[in-house]
Amino acid sequence: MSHYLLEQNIKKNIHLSNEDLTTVSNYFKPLDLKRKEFLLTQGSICKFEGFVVDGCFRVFTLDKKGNENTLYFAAKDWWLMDIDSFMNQTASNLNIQALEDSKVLLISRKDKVSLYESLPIVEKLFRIMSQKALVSWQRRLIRNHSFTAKERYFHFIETYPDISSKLTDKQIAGYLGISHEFLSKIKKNSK
Amino acid sequence: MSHYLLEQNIKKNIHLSNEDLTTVSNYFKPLDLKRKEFLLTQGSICKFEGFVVDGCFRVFTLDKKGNENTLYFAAKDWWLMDIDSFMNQTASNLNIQALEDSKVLLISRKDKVSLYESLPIVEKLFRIMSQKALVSWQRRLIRNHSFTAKERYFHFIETYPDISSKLTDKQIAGYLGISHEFLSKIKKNSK
DNA sequence: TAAAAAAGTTGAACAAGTTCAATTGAATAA
DNA sequence: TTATTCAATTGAACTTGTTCAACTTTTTTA
Repeated sequence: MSHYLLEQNIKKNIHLSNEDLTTVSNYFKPLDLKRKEFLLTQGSICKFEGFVVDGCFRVFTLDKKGNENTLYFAAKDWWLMDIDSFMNQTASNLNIQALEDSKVLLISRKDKVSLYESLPIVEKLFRIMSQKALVSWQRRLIRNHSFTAKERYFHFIETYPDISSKLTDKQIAGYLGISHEFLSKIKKNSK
Repeated sequence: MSHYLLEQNIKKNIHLSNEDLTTVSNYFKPLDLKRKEFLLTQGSICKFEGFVVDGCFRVFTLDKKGNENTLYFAAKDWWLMDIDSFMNQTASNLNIQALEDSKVLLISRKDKVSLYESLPIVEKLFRIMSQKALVSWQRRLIRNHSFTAKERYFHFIETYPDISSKLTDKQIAGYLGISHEFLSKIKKNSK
């Protein structure tokens, strides 16, 4: 059952009784996406928070120059949303696209609000999750400033071998913030 | 009284009764720092979370090449800590230095844990604060990838005129992730 | 207030990364 | 299965940003 993975993920962050765990888990509804389908597109408002049960997603924005700037990838056991649009209920700048046939569990914004109210320990859960995410974003910024593109590339493929093996070089380049031509040159002169 | 600003800041995030607000606020202890003094240095463990009541701080890391990489600045009404070291109780990679004579309110890690336990709504407070911070970090990454150094510079000084006017160009360059010589050239050819 | 230290400027040479265009290779859809 | 589309590679010319060194200006400290 797809909720099992979600429950295990939650347990990594916080201790919950089985009853509470089931309550939380039941708020999440499964959704299947085909390869290349979008869970969210730029301009719309993000009304869900998601957890990836299977497959892989790319969260990216298209800037003025037409570059696809990838904020992050989310594979199995990762969370997924546009937190900016979700919190502020403003038009999203992000696209969330399935890179392969995928399955997610979604909780709607409304349901999340009721969940916070009915089960206050969920506040703690998302407080901890958000703080962990914050740590990753800060680390990534430091890497972006202090590593060269080549160092960032190898850090990425070594840290996330499972995810990076599913990605094209173009997608990886979009995550690293470099052109795919330059990534190709990095790979060439590293052999 | 210096706790007033903290209480106002908390109220921006969440509604609390005056009683609860006072309870939270009382956990925070004032500390004065002279210009150039450090609140945290690389290698030590961050045991506090801080709120700036007056003055200004720079949160930076010294990388292998000897570059001072600035994660963020925190002026009056901003929060301050190494969340990575604080959460994981591992050696910090960050230095937190006062840029001018400053006053902070600090809550110790121990006190924060008891506060979470005695007043569960504090979970919600920090959940919201963390999520807002997350939004800022994501936006900053997108800017770093899609803006040139020149665009990032003007975005910074226009968005944070109060903070940037207190900073040297060297410090701003460290925040933007560029050399201070290049920042000088950007300013020259923008006149 | 003088001396010292730090910040800012400038130029020249260099390195990192982009852009464009052409070509090849791989995956996908009809 | 073939045509088509998309990904990857390469080179050349270019732009962005770095490094180093010398110098000026401002700020700090004794």
